[in-house]
Amino acid sequence: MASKGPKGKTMLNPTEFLEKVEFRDAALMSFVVSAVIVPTYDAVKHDLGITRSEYLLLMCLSHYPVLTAQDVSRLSGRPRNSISRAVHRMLAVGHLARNPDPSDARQARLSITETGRALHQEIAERLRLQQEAVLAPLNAKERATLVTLLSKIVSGQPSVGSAEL
Amino acid sequence: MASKGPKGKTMLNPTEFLEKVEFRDAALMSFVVSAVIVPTYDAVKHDLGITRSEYLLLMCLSHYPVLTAQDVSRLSGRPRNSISRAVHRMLAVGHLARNPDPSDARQARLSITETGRALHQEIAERLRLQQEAVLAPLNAKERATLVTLLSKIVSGQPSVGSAEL
DNA sequence: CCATTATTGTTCCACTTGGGACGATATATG
DNA sequence: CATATATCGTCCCAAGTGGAACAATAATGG
Repeated sequence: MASKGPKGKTMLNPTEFLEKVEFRDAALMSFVVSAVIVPTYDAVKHDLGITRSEYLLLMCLSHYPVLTAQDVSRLSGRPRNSISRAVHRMLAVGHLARNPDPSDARQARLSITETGRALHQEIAERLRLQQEAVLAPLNAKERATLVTLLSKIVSGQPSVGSAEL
Repeated sequence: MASKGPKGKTMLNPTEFLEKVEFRDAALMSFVVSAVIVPTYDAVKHDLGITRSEYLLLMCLSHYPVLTAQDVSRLSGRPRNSISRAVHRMLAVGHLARNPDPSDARQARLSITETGRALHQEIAERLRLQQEAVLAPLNAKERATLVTLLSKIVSGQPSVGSAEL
């Protein structure tokens, strides 16, 4: 229920608004995702000077030894020019290496450096910790059930999109 | 597992990438949210010429009879200047009405018009339909469990944020 | 009652974003 | 083999975004 503040003015609460939304289930999920990602990226940007696109690049390269910019674009769902910009910035600060592909002069082989990997691990740990804080209201069994359901949804999608991490 | 394409090149699949992410649970949820929201907003923008900020404004006003721009800002989590812009555009096309607040000359009382409400319902229905399509892999019981778990997470948050709808 | 502080809505502006076009290279097709 | 088509990375530019400052008004407090 909307509670009343001083002067009888209705106090607005974003969380109770969620319950009213026509697509409530997606809205609830969006709230949870935002609670994990938004404050963490704000802090990462402030503390480490790394943007979301740049981190996505580092994250992709941390899980695959060599990728092209196009690969990163497809994995992350970001347009190629955003990836291109991120590559240049991360090259400039030494977080990744770029080598021409001998078998195809159009593309370049990107790989992460040690400093880049360390940075990724720092950021991933922050995201993981914030995730644990947000999901704390669930016990282990509930958490497992949630993941099972989410995996079922994801693997049941006909056309493959990408997450907005 | 990553399958191989022609030339033995590894085919990258965004969904299997999700499983590798350090904050997998949030990543899975983000994927599901994106699958609902992104294609729908793209279609809404294309078909109806309404942006996300503008729709958020209409949605807030559809659930509360009268709000100030500041209220909408707090409910939606968007900055005030974005709301201000959206208000002007929606006023221009007649989707909302603005009246000065007699008890406080700083703020204006916003309310939605009939055409605005109709537009909201059209958009909300699209989002709801897309939500149903994405969540189709779950049966009724699983769906109910998911909502229960999500609600538990949301109501268990200490500080209130807002969703990125 | 006057001075200080807070709030609302707006404007300005620096920055980010992504679509589209481009040159270079690779592949497909006649 | 020659031509057409596709792909990769980059650049340009229009559009969108949010922080900060601002004028007007309200609340607070000496």
